[in-house]
Amino acid sequence: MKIYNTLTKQVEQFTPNEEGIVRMYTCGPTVYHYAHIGNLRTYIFEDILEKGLEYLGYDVLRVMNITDVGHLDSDADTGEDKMLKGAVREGKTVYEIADFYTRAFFNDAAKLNIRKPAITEKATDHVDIYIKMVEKLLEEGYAYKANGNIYFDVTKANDYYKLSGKNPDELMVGVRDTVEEDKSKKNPSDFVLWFTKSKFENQEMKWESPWGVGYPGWHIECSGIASKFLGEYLDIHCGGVDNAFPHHTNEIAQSEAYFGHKWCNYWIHGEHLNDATGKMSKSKGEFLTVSLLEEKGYNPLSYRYFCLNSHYRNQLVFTYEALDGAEGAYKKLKSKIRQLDKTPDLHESNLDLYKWRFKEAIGNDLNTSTMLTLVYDVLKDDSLTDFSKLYLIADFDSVLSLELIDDEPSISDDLAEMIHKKIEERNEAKKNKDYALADKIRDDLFDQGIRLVDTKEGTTYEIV
RNA sequence: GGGUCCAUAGCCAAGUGGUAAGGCGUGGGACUGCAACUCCCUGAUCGUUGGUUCAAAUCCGACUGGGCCCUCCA
Repeated sequence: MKIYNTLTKQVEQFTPNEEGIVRMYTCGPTVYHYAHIGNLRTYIFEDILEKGLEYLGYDVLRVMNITDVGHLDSDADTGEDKMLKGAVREGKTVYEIADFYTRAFFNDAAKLNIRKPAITEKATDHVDIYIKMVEKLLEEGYAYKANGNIYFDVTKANDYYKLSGKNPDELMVGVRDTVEEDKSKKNPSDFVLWFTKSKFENQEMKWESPWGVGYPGWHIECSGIASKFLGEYLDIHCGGVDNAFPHHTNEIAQSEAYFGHKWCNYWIHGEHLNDATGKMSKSKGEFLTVSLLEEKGYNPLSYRYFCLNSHYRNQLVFTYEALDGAEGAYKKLKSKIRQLDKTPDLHESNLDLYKWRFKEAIGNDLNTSTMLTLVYDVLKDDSLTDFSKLYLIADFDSVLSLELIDDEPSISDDLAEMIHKKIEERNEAKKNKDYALADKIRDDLFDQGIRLVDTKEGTTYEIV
């Protein structure tokens, strides 16, 4: 498999540390509000990556964190603590907020057929490991105490800027003027490992530490949880592009300082979903959630299809027009598959060829667009029996997760009988050339989600 | 200011040196009482401009236009 590595800025051959096993860490959500569909795009990409690796025969050990420790609000960057802000907004404790939005996140993810990682861990459950790491970093001189907080000294890190490609002299530190700089830091880029001085009132989440009561810095959570559950060598670390700097840069610095060796070989970042004006955010424009799409009548999986038709490293602009297109295509595709004859009749010819091509698409830097094209190619291939087509599409769907093959929508006997009666009535009306009545019957049924299909052999129906 | 990514038909997009996959939409046709469904047909020389090469959408340079990052946003 070939995949783009942010660390080397090129597509490279993927080779895990241990043959056949992939240790993969993915940054999870900050649970202070609902996730918008842009956030979810990254999780769709990670889901495809995990399932794609499995399709290629790897055992994937995947860990994801839940960031339930407070962080600065960044959408508006008013310097408010996000968790606290959520709590104040809803009159709940920060723990209640975190719990509520964690459930909401997995709920939304499930609607998009994003499989929940085998191991998902809350940041607040692992303060012990953060403290252990910070202690060692202090002992070894990578970190220092200043103004009550523990900072990581970036000049001690080995090639601190290797992931981001940034030049320390050119960084516009504190480019957001609302962010307060702690003047006691040795270097402007030094980041916090442990806070004992909270800038926020009512900081609810606090823990004892050798340096006083406080809470962990953002970056140490991921390093801590990753090492606790995956050991000291990672194969893949994922996240949204915005995390490359500073979050992942800092993770590398602290983890490699802590372990004393290279930590993770492949850094893979998903691009953003933008709206017409640029990056989507929770405080700007329409707050697009999965629930909102559902309210507007969209199938969440149409959004998944929309994402898969694009590439994870391309920015994608969301418009309803584009989503309409995706939904139309998705429905049509499912409808075509539904018409396939399910009579068992498997022909081995070409099966392996298609599977091989599918693997090639996965191995081509996760080319989901080509994966979808293969579904269409299979449908059009006259040398395949319907049953073979269904077999291949089901096989591909283990990665795509678009529910391409679903059972016939079952309807009650009463409803079936009602429909048959209506069809009879319509036939009668047609015979009498009462087309107004015939069309009304047809339209009424359609409004109930039942589409009459007229064929030479008579009229049948479809649930739409 | 620095970094980074991107630029293929109305839209999404494949293409990784040998003369442009696929999907949606549009238009036309078949089917139909009219439709829906389905089926058939239908479009681009690849942002601009130099260069490398027998050959470039594909490699290199410049330019133009966008997005993102630069201290806690996926």
